[in-house]
Amino acid sequence: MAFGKGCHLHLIDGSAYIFRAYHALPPLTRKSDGLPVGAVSGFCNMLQRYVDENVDSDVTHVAVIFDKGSHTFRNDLYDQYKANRDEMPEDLRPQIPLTRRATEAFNIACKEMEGYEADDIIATLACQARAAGGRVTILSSDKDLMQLVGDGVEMLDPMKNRTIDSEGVEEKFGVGPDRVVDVQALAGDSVDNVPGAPGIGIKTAALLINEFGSLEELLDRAEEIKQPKRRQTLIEKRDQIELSKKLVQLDCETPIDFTLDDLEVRDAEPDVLLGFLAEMEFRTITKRIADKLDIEPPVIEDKTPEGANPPEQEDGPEALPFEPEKYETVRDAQALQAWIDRAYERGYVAVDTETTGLDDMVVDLVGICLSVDPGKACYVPLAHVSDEGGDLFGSDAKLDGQMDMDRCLEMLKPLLEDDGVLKIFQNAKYDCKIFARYGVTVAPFDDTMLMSYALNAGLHGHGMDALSERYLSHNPIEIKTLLGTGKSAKTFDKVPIDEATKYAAEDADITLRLWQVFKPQLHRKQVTTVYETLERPLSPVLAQMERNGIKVDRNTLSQMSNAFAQKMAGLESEIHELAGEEFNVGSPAQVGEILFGKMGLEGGKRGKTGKYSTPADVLEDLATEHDLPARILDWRQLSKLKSTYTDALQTHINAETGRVHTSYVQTGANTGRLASTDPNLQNIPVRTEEGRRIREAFVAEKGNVLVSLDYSQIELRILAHVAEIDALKQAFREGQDIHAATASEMFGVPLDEMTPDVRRQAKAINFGVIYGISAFGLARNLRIPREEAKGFIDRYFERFPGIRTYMDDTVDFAKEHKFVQTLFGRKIHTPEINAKGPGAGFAKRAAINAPIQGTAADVIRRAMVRMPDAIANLPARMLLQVHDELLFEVDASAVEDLIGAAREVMENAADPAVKIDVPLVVDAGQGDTWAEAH
DNA sequence: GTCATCACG
DNA sequence: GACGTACGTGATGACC
Repeated sequence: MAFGKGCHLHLIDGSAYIFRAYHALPPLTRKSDGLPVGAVSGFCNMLQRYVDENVDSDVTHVAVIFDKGSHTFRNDLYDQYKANRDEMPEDLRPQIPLTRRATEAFNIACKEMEGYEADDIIATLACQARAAGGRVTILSSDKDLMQLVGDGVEMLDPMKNRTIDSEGVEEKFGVGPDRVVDVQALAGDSVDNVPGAPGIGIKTAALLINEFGSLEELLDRAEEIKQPKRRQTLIEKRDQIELSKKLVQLDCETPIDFTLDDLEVRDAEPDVLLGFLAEMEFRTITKRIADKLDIEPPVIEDKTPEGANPPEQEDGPEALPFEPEKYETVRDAQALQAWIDRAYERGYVAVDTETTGLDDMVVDLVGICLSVDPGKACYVPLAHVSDEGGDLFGSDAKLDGQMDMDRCLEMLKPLLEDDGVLKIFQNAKYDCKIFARYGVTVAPFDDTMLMSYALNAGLHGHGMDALSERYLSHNPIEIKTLLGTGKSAKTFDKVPIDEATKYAAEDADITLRLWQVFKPQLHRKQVTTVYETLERPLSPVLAQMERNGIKVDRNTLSQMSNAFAQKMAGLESEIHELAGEEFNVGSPAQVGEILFGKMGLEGGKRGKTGKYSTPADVLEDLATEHDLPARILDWRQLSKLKSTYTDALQTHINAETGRVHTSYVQTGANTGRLASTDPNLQNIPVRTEEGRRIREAFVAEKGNVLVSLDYSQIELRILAHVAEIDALKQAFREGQDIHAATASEMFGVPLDEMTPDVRRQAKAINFGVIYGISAFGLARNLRIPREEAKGFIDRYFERFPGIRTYMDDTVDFAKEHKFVQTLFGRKIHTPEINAKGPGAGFAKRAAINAPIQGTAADVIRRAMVRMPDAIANLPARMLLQVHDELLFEVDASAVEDLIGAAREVMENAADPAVKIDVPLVVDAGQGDTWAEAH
């Protein structure tokens, strides 16, 4: 068929595929001779997936396009073009020709041309296809190709499975596809080393192009630009900008020696394809394709040479396809026994529970999934009911074909509690809490979510969907396709059993496969200790704390709510009176309009949405002169306390326990801190007198006392240690007031003459240092001129020279390794550390802060892991953690014993792994309420 | 769903 | 040399 109207051409960016395959996979080698084939393996999987997904599509023509040669016409124009690219990795180079052969084996047209980039060939083909009246889809996410979009040409980001049309381009560049090159010419590109106009990024470039219509127009009329700096740049750098445009402009007239007709879609020749895959020794994918074609797979001999170390994996686990129809529904004891036997045989089993909701303190168990071998998994439905509403008798009746729940748990309990069988979960805390409520104490276990966190904190999220996509190249079935969304959403027990099996069993399958990916990496990346001492053992401790919950007095809260409501009503009328009109005080936009628009007060700044910004510090400044902003601040405080605390907390009181059970997210903060949700009990007010009263609603059970123990200045102590600041260390050893000591050292004021104000300034600087200080930040915090703040910082660095060294060293380390580490070996990745522009400052400060905040987080984690044993003999329970504080509930008779035991654990938590050169000091408090204990 | 705001360490 | 900045979180109401 000749290419023309009605045809649809797919152009695949082959080089991008290769790099993605290379980086996504561990370094696999061919078993018989050690040839590196990881990227080839991933590449074949991607092609296979592409073929599978497009079998029934309207695509008539397809080609994979590659780069060839390193010297192109762009290098003749500009010798620095792409000059900053890293050398190709040694183990990738030999795989390049193999990817060409792989493409041919799949019988897909494979095109490249010496001296031309793949992008130019793609541009040429796209132009030709468009001219012939056909449709074109470019499978790539490369922004350099976006100039081709429009008029029948679109892009498809294969990673995100997202189509990029003209609108998508405009979103990215702020201009339509026809002006993309103009924007690129101005903004330049640090990846390709295109110079562009210095100091102008995509945002500014789009602004200019939109104003002047085109790059040429802009350069001709550069004199009209208002900003002097910009004008000068555009006039002086005209040559460089014009050169940049030539570099980014794709060549639509590449002299190709083939025609569109040569790219017609062809079926693969089974012999050729399987022959190639067998030669590469890709067992899994060979078998899969053979199965699909219903022919006998070629035999791949195990040719491991004598004495050679067998590679960890000969083929990525992602090579095995996901086939939901193959998952088994277990409906009786005999079938379940077979799975249990298999788990004992293997010594491990991936487990997942399905429940009626998300709150593990409330929901009911609906089913259980198991997987022992990748690709194989089962679902044991236990409590599915009919989804038919209105049926007087049938609606709540358990569906047929399900095991009795007690019988099932009775069979599984020995397995789940067996020391010799490792249970593998994604987020074990959730499933273990469910099992605990049904009388099963799961142990031992591994948790893929925690493994991912130990390996990759800072790089990406650790939810199953994200991990599956990233490490298994598989998008799991979304739960909402089963449950629906919003008001019409149903619970999992209403999902038909056969549908539930496909979804639920897949989760166990994914969990097992992720475990196989992560397990060997823990050692390789040297985070086994972090995982085994700071992550895995903490999970059951948190589970117990969550189950304990804390007693919250509903009456106290509801009375406070009423009082707040009254005060707010009064303030509201007062505010409307002062403003001279009624408006929504809760709307920052309307508040801004009133204050800065109507009343014309000074200092109104507009945010990125164009509305006036009205944060508290701005209103506080205005409040010195005017009543209205002061009243608004009062109203806001009450509104916050009422909606977030006194109202919301009541809804979180568990009907069965009468207590509030937060949920800790162990992987929530990149630094190693915990996060608390539903409700967040780590941000209960304490700084203002009115807010602190909320803590009076947190009470001890009758006959008990709440005890709070918190680390004193732990982050500053850690800073003193890691940065080796002798003066600070000494002050801590002598038990001095550290902020006063800092002030004394900096300003030369003797301690006995210290004023509160000088101490306050020193305190702000101490905190600033932990946060990666900047003159701007300190100036804003202390409300002093930036010059003065800079003076403070300079003096601080002068007096404590170790700080500067620590900061510089930390940033250098981050730049080199793309991560920083805590004293206990936790890694926090800093992928943005080499970014340019404003992002650079953020990344730097985060890198400086992370080891300090993270080490403190590690210390309290170690204490928490040891705490259950240390207080096992006391009538006490650990309830909450608030970053540097642990809250306990203890029988009134054992308060002092508890304080002694818990303080001992906390103060020595770093031992014996790390010797911290400064004492860790723990303060204790007690009382009937959290307000008194803290 | 995103933004602005504000609660905590 | 300009630009925008204190670090880490979660919940809420307004608004689209």
